[in-house]
Amino acid sequence: MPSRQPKRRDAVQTRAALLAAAAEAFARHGFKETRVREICAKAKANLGAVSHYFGTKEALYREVLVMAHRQLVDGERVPEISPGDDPRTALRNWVHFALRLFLLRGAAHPYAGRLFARELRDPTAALDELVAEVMLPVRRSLERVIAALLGDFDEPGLRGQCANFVLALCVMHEQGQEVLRRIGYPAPRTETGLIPLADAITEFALGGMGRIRDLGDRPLRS
Amino acid sequence: MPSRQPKRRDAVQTRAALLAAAAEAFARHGFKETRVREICAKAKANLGAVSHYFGTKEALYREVLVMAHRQLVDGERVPEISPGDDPRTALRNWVHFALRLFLLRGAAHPYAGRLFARELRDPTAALDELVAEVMLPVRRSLERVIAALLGDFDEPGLRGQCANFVLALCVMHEQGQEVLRRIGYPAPRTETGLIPLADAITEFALGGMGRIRDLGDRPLRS
DNA sequence: CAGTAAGTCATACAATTGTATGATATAAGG
DNA sequence: CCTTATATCATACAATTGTATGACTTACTG
Repeated sequence: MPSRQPKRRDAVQTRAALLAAAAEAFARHGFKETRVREICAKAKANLGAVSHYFGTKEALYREVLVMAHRQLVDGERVPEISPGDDPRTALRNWVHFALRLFLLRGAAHPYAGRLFARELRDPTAALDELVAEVMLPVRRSLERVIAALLGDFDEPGLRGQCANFVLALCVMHEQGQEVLRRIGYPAPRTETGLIPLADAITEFALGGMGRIRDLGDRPLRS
Repeated sequence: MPSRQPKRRDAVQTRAALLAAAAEAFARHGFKETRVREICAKAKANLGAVSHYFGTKEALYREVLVMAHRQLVDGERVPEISPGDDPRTALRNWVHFALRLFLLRGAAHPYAGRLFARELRDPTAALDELVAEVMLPVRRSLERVIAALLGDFDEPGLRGQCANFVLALCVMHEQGQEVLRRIGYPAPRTETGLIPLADAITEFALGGMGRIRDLGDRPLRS
């Protein structure tokens, strides 16, 4: 027999429901604009539940980010490039990974990408930790791909700038969704709809880095 | 003699002070996070002033956007390409214009770019009008440059997608400022600091569009 | 100089929202 | 069965914030 019968509704269950409801709400509206009352209602919990289980709204938010991070790291493998791989394919994989993270609700991490994107555009106190724990590692994997693409012209400053550019191309389709939709470029919401966009971004970025490489030692910053 | 002596402090002066203070505050914190009390304090006006002069906070916000729009259109010329111009130079001009708008405080329009960028990342009810009045015209001028660059391969869908990409490269340096600063890429804040970034973006974009053009009829979307 | 229109001010008010608390119900242990 | 721990609940409270108002002051007008 189980060592302990659950009560009418167990604490762990309520906690989990609160975390899930909070993740969705925070991803949708951001930290400030999310109401504790909304979270509790969605979780079918009492208003005092957040106080009881997490202390404050901010502590709950931090737990949500931790949960999202965990779901992401053991739910999906950040694409890595191995010696001998075609760097162009590796770039395509990375772009596809980033777009899927930002635009789709992965089964293992339904709101991780949206949460991180929101933190990126509207930072809270949790940003610093998030940068170190999540964003930098993912970025490093992109930088390794770029280093391979730049070849002999690889150099930390240039590599980082190219990484910024590639990231910009990916993240804009999350950040600018509302505007893009209004001018006729709705963000894809399905796995197959993602592919042409990922391909286009990849080719654009390949061309961009190719040109920067071709410009070679002719210094970019005059 | 003037038809009317100003009172202790004239109404138009108070109105203007409110508008200026509101523009700065809205650009810094966004609509929701800006407090009417903060605006009035900065403008050295009474708390009731917003009610009195504009009715509601939202009406004040709309007036701020209108003012920013006006300041922008008759304070700065959106770069246009003329037949015979080098499209690469035209692209560089456009990128430089966009970066200056987003990152610098123009004398004629101190907060226009920041306000529009904020509306872009965090839309309010005013977004639709703003898209039609400001964003679309500026975007059209970029599209004309891109059309020239794509040459025979120009086609509305492709042109629009390339415009999105170029815009992404420019706008990310406003949207992602906090994160970029933390990872060692602080946004330039001076006219001269802007130039290398504008050049890099331009070359990257030229390479990207060049490759897309070279891929030619080989369809991008498989 | 009296009267009037208007700008400014202190203040109030209702709504929203995060947080806290005391009571009640439920289940486990002896 | 009785005690104890705890999950849940209704409710309260203080702080914040947008909006509104009535009184006071100032300056123009006849």
